[in-house]
Amino acid sequence: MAVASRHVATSTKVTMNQPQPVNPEVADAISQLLCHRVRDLRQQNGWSLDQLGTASGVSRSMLSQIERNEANPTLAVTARIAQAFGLTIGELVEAPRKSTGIHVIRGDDPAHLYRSDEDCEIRTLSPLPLEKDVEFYQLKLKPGRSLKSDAHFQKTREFITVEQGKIRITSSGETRDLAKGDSASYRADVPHSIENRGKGEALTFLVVIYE
Amino acid sequence: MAVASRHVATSTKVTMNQPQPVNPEVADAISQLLCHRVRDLRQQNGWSLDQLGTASGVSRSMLSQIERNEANPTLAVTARIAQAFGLTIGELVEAPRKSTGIHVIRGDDPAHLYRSDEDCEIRTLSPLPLEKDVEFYQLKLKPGRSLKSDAHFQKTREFITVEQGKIRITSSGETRDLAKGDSASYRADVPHSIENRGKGEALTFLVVIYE
DNA sequence: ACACGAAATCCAATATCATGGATTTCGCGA
DNA sequence: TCGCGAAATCCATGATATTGGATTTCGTGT
Repeated sequence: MAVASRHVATSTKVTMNQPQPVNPEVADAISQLLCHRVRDLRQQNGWSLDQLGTASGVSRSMLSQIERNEANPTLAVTARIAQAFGLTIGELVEAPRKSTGIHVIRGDDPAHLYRSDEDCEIRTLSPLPLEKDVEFYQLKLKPGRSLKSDAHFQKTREFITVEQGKIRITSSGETRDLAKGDSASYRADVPHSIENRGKGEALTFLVVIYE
Repeated sequence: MAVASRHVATSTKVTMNQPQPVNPEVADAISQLLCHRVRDLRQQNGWSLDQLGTASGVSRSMLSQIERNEANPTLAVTARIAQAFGLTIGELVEAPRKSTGIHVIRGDDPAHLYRSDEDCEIRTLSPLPLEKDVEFYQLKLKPGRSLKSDAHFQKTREFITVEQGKIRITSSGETRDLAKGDSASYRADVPHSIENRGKGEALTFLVVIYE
């Protein structure tokens, strides 16, 4: 289960025959972000360069150079700095996503009715456009119908909970039956499906997690 | 809204007065992982060192050294390699989390009844222990009651959907009312609350996302 | 077995990272 | 304003990253 844009985008990334030239500005942007990030984190914690240096095993001079964007650290140095802040390298070097206020989606908003056909009705419960790392859906399956999905990007997971009816989850050739109140988590980076095994409509809430 | 273990753990990371010495084995582990990762990805894509080198702007020699764990690349070089594979640095250098099979949580499993008191009932819908980046809950609020939460780790977000009743969301001093079928997303790295504004019990499903 | 082209590794040179000690700057109290 | 200690930056040096061309290895076809 995923929205088309995510699926298409990831297929493009993985299956191309030829590698595509990288955008040289990205590495520059990362350096620019890192210098501010290290300085901000250090100041938020109230640490001097000396303290951070002692903890991370990176010289004060190097830390100073990084904060002034005067040096490009190796991965090992970056890892030690990240660790001293209790972060992973990804958490240290990647741009934080901004979130502003409360974003409301009304139950009758037609823009969030992603799909409505003889099999099922899917409503998106998280904000559009769906280009984030976590997606939230309401899925209603008609009796005897199912929703089948191909494998998605590596490490994609799903959480599902059943609010009404009975369903069967299949993932990695494994199958489980769920009733009202039951939940499940499973891999979605392999073919998987959700099937209505009850007599009436099944109502579920589905969380798709891309890593 | 968060489970105590996550809250405590993140507070420890951010608010300590003194930085703690890093574990030197982490940087070694990253190098060890990176060399296999670059080789695997390159071979999966069917690219030669020359092709990857042309795309990434990193020399064949350097790529070869990285794959043999004979060099420790700078962040800029790492960024260019990651980008050529269509990944972020984090995605390239961090160990993928393994997910095995379908993990089922039954609706009547007492281990997942996180809280049940005069205010509300909370059930965890994602697997225990709750040390992952995304958590899923069912939250039932009694009439006139609310659930108040302190700010959590930076960049924490929440998605919520209302299956029954009326609620009011407050985050960043902002307030929104939701009815059945409505959803919302908002920051949880600031004080926030969920309040039942209807006459009967409110039933919601809540996704907590830690970045 | 040999020939050939592609792919990977070696090699030497240059550039840059990373360091520890020296020097300068900063912030605060008297 | 001055003095002082802490914090940040400068400096020279050694180590390592990074490169492009040369050489070796590999895989395949005849």
